[in-house]
Amino acid sequence: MTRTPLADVACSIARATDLFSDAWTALIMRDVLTGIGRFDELARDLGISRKVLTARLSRLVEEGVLARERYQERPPRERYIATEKGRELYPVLLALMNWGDRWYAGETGPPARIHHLTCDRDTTMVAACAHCGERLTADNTTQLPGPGGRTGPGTEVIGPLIASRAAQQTPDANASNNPPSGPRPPGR
Amino acid sequence: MTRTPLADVACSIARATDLFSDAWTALIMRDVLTGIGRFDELARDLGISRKVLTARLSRLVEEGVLARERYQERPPRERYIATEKGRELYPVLLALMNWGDRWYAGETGPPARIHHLTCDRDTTMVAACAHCGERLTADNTTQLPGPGGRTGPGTEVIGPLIASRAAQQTPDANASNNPPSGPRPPGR
DNA sequence: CTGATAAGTTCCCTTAAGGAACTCGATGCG
DNA sequence: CGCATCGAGTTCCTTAAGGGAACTTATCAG
Repeated sequence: MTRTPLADVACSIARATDLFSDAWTALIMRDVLTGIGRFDELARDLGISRKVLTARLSRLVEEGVLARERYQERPPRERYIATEKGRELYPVLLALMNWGDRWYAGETGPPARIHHLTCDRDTTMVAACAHCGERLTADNTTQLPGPGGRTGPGTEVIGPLIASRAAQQTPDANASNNPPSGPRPPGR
Repeated sequence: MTRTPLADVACSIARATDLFSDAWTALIMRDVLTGIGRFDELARDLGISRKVLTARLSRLVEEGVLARERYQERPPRERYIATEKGRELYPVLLALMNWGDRWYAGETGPPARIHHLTCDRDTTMVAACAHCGERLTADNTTQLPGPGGRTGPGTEVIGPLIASRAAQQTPDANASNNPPSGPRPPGR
């Protein structure tokens, strides 16, 4: 099938989906972050083909999203746990869950709820601005080129488009307000 | 290939990924929400097979995520625009983008940045608790069963697991704090 | 010794993704 | 008037990824 590789596209969504967009990958992460880490449990919970599960788990370990850990020596037993990189996928899952709850829960209501231990309430995720805390929506934000942007496969049209937006801003409007991002690990 | 259908699983992540987990679907939504709506533009920007693009767009229109709109009569020309349901996928894209920025941006930095028009700053998304505004992480939250929860394919193991957690809470700990969710549209 | 459990592998078959060419209606242009 | 062009798909062929089910290997319980 030679699926188009997306890891090299100059777009973080493309890079993230290249690994993550697989339906199984999302559900595997859901399970692992919820505490289901054994191969057989995952296979049984998801009803996934064992062959595909093997492939997904290998990929996730290669990418450093999961780690394979021996949790018992005799008999030797392994389990998969999320690394920091894996745990940071949680907002993606929360965002997906929220959307699914809102548009597909139907009459019976959502299948699960999230309990925030810190404030001891059932809650939902809000996409908040890291600066002002207000809600971020497609309407109150715009996309501008970043330092790693370029035009190429996957950004053939969108690259020039957002570049033209930047040109319409006052020249150094953003000279001194970089986005607050955590320490960035070395990319691959 | 008979891909396992995930729409019927009692899990909002499964339901959401069933539609959304396709890599192309995410990138199509990125483009449409950024203002790229024409068939040829999408095909060219993404480098996607036109056949697959047709299939994805049809699916997205069927699901009510996109709408096909005639933007010019003579000659007749159509374009795709996001519905409310589609615009609400934005947090999912932001979460994916964030994660991709953090783990795959490398030396050159992220390919794009998000400008928050309301506070006029470049920003990133934070997954915030709808109640207290604090950051939600895999570590400070727990999953509990919701009204629509059940054990079945896709939740064979995880269903009973989170149900057992609920049993360990004080009986009516959450009797009066339902999650704040917007008006829920009728499911399908 | 038999059976069960965990964690994968192997094999075959179907189907979806890629790629490239082709269609079809409506202009635009010389 | 005739030809090229553009937008928006459709068709055809090949390849490879997913599903299903059986098989393997290692370890322990009874």
